Amino acid sequence: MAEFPKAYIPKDAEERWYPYWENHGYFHAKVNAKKKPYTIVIPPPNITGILTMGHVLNNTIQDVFIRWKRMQGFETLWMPGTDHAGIATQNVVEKSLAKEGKSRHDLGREEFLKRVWSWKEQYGSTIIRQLRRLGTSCDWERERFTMDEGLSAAVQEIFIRLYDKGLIYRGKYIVNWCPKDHTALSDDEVNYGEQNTNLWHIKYPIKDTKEFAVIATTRPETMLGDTAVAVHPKDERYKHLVGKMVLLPLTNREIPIITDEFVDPAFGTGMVKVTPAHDPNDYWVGQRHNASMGQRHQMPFINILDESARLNENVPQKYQGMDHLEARKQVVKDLEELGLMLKIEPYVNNVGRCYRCDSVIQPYLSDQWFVKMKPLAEQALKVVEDGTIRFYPERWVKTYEHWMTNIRDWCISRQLWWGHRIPVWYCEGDEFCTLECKQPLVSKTKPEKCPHCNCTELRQDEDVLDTWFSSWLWPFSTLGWPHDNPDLRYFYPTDTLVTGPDIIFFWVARMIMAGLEVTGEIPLPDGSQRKRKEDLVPFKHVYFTSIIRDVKGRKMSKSLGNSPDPLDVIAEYGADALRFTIVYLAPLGQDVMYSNEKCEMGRNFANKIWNAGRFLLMNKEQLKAESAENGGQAARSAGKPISSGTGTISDAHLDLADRWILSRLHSTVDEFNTLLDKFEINQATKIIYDFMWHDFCDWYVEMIKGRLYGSEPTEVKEVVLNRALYVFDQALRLLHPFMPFVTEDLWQRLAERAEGESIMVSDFPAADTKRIDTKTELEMRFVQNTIESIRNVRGELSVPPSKEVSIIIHFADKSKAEVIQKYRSYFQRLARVTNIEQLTDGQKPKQAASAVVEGGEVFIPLEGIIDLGAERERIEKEIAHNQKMFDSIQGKLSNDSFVSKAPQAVVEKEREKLENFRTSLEKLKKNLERL
RNA sequence: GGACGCUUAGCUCAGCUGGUUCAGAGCGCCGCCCUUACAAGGCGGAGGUCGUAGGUUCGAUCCCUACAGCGUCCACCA
Repeated sequence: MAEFPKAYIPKDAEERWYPYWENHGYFHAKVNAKKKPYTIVIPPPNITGILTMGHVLNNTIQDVFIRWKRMQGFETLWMPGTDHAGIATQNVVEKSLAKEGKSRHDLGREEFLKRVWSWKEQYGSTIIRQLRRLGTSCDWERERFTMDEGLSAAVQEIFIRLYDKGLIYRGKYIVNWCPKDHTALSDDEVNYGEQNTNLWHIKYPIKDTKEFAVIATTRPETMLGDTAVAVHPKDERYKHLVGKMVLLPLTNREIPIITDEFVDPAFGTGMVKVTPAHDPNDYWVGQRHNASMGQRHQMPFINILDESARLNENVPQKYQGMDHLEARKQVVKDLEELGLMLKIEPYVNNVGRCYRCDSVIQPYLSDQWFVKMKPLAEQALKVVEDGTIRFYPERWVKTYEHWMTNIRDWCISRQLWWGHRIPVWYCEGDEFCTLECKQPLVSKTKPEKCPHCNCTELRQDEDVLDTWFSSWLWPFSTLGWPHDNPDLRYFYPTDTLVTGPDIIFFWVARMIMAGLEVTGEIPLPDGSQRKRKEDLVPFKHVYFTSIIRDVKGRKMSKSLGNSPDPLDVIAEYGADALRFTIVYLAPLGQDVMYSNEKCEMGRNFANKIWNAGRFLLMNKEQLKAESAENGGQAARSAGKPISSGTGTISDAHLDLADRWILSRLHSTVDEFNTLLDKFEINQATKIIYDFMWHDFCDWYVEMIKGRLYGSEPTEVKEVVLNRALYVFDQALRLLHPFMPFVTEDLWQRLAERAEGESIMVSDFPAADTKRIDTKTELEMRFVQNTIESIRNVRGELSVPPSKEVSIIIHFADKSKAEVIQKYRSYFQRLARVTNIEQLTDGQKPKQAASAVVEGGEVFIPLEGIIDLGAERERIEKEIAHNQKMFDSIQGKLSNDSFVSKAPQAVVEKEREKLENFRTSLEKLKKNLERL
């Protein structure tokens, strides 16, 4: 026999089979009109990323679906790739530049981008290499990158189309501005933290009255940009002031008192200064105000800061050029001198800081590009609500709905260098230009001249697009969109998206919008037009994975350093163990507390399977040798490889154990497929685990040992063994999507395999419901229970395994006694019972331990060894338990309303149970007495 | 502040749309075993009034309400 160590060595299988699969092209998908496609696109990991436990879970789940469907005969495409991750990547490169004492500005844009690209070439596929170690069956030949040529073309294409449709526009927007880096930050790039500061209460004189409007602020200097004072519309205290003008101190401006719902009357004085250019709330107040007021009452947005947060020309001369903190001191001082500072109280507030340089970010009004989301969101909302796209777990639909109905426009420009440059050009004007031409020109390439004024001095927009602006096209841009091609027609839409719920808005929602927006133009494989919603949506099912936490319940993150390196885990436990364990631990929609030791479960399981295979193959060798001695036919049948198709097996010499294991196999297969269809994938791991370990190893294998080691003819043994091999083969296939390596390794050993054969392209088991046999399962259950009862007696009375016993059985139902007699060999092997006698009515065994089982009793004469005290204790325990059940059922049955209102069948069942407990109790009590 | 989720054995968690696989698994623990696949194993055992208080129902771990604790997301902190 080939080398077959006692313990499974994951590394050997992993290094052997991954290249084998890849070299045979099993990961590669091709258009195949005879098969149905099944597609998953990977959520592209950042090129800066390294593999985390989150990735392990996410990609294992995808691989499970992909391998399952592939074996079921689908043409299966798992599209891999990576994301350019604008800011993250730019950061990494900037940091390495900083070590050389340089900034990106020292290099200039072009040179800097060269550096980023070369960084990407060198390190950008780290995570992809790591992913392969997990055993993922991605179609690597198709690997894409969000900034490769095709995807960049797709980005430009959609930008231009949406611009032409009026869905992309340029506008002013409050952004999180880092005054040091001179860039806008997205909300998730801002770190919030508490800071001790003051709350300054300032009095604004109200024109034509003696009153003051008292406002409180944490940033007094921004008052120079105030354009209103706001109160809540229902605030009775200030009703009489609404519409009046306030004299803004330190400036010569008059600003109105207006109303807005957002003001909290309970905070401070209930009056708030409005600085629309320097506060997000105030920005929206200003927007709302201007939208509801006529032209004459438009509120200006006065920007008082420059890019470095210094005060600009829109403030009185004396403050110009000051840093905003310096200006704050000055403003406070000046107000105090004017007697307008009512009070200053200490205050703790949250300030946002740049996640890179930790500078306090400034809300800042700037020119940005936007996508108008409302029109896109409408359809995207509908397809989720009507079930064209289903979420698992479903509850995320609510979150999705909430966001989609309150959606704001998407700011897509980023002040970065690394990313897709915005395909917009501005006319700079030249010495001959007479027009004030500022029209943006949207074009994939630099236009020769401005169509409005004919100037040739054109400058491209400096900004790049948000990283998500390429991600939202991922399900079809990776297939070649906007160019029509057979792959796109065939593999789009994809089937399942597996991702985290944290990016439901950033990514999932936007992919749905983009898919609905553009994929109608892709013909179906037969050339007809794509019209139905289900052909336009980018995926049909979205599986939201669990969040992986550490043992303290903290989210695993790079910054906490609490995420184990999956490669270390793979080295220690094996890829299969990691895959199986993490999926086993992750029920749909629940978080997972993960620690490495938990992988022992997966490792032990892999080892268990390994040894089951080892057992079968050792016997196969043994039988081969045996039949070689005998010569003749037996040799041929034993040497015959078991079927590698769905297979049929001999029904000769079918025993209880055989019928039972086949029944269990088929119901497991049936349940397995149902569970995966419902995305209850951790349930699926549980049933395959139980089948393999408990049904197959603990019972079935133990039960066939009697026949394999017994005196039966070699050919009978061969039939028995071949059947066991068949069941094992089927179980390996079931398990293969979860544990690809150990299952492949064993499957290859089970029979002579031709070059290129693989479990990963073998047929997935199909449930044959005719094999599911409840009668057999009941009979087996009776045998198992009886064996367990005997074991229980032996265990409780500390009868060592080496000690064989005889039993005396007593059954009212003769057929039960017959079953035990018939399968005495099982009792011999599994309960160490040598002799079985029947007790005739009226007889009483002496000095025997006893067990009450379904329909009768089993006595174990233990003269000499029996510890009466222990046995009495054991029976008393049994009695107590039975009595408890008996009482509770009797209570139920003596309740009239239960008997009259509960369904008849339920009542009947309870009565039956009551009788069973009654007879058990009688027997137990009698046996106790006898002692 | 809004939305959602969680609370079951010492630990980590299952339990799919109310009544036999309803009280489960793995780890840990206790006892007996190196029985010729596996000590990464086998057999047996102990451990829980299923967060608290009400309600619906003949019947609640499961459905409803409130509360407590934990957590996630969103908004906000003038």
